Amino acid sequence: MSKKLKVLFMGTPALGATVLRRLAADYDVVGVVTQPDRPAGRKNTLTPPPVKLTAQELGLPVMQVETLRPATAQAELREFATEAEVFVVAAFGMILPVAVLEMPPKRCLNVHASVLPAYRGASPVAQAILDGLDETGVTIMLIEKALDAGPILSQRVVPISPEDTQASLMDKVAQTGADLLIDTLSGWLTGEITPQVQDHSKATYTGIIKKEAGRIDWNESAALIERKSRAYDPWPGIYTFWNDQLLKLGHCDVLDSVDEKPEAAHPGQVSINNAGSLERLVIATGKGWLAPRSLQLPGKKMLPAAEFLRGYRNFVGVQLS
RNA sequence: CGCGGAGUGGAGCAGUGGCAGCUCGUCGGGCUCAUAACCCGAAGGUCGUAGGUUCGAAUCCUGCCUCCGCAA
Repeated sequence: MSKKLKVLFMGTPALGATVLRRLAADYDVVGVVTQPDRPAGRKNTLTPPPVKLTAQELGLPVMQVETLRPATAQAELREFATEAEVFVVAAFGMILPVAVLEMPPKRCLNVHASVLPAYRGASPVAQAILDGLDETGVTIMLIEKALDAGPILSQRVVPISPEDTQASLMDKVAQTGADLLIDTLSGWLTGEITPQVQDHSKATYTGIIKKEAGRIDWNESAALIERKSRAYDPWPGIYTFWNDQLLKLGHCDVLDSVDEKPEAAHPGQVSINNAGSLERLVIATGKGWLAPRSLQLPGKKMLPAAEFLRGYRNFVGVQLS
């Protein structure tokens, strides 16, 4: 390969960083656009997004923007991306104005973490886990004005294991997406790949996850709460309240057969299950029993259920809300 | 200076000025067809760290280290 294609990359979180790393190995990344450093962490220290860190590690020029809407920002981008023939976008976190979409001769490609047209939007990976799917995937497509609605260049399926969390699945999707991007890019540039228009009638959408989504409703089924525990890991996590105190739950198991009669407990009531000779902390739900593997109170560490019980022996029998 | 919690035997917690405790685990013994159950006994802690106050500090004050919740 005598002449490498010049690419501009746009992205922000870990998924973007993975794709960028892979992209930079095979192509000439002339620049990286990402969001500004944000106050984060315990002391609100200014923290660079993962993509920026990766770009710096690779020695690539970085441009950080809050928004691309103003003409000044677009002018700056045009300057920054002057040599780029194609833009690759992966989890950038903002919608690109049409003026930006028209900049690169070979258009803007997007790496999206679902098999489009299903799960357009901000949280496809979490939603796939929430819905209990056994597989999801990744799509490379052209960006058009409408959200995640551009013509598809290629897709690849990613299996979901029963233990997958948002974090672990995101990682798999990122790896697959990065590989697929590389496999797709050359075909797109040579014209071997013809974009396929999406069947918009089958589109479904996912929204931005809010903190409140992690609040446990004990009237829901244990199966759904368990899926939430994985879909919302690492953020926002699932939580409930014990005496007005925030109580986080770690990964959970669903117990179908429990000694104790379900009618003996209200949803949200804590109990101990001795079935199977192993003592197990269980919580009643609207349907079935939820057995958290670990729990955490504010200021404390996440503790395995057994250790949690040692310290808080009055926990059994309480009503969570 | 964004707000706040916590560091106590191997684990988790209680103890807020006067003998360092609880549950679990560990070790030894007993009971038992048997056991992660039960009974008896034992070991194991300079109370994160450096100073200060006090007749006396795990406990009050100050600095530092580490861990964590909220917010973002």
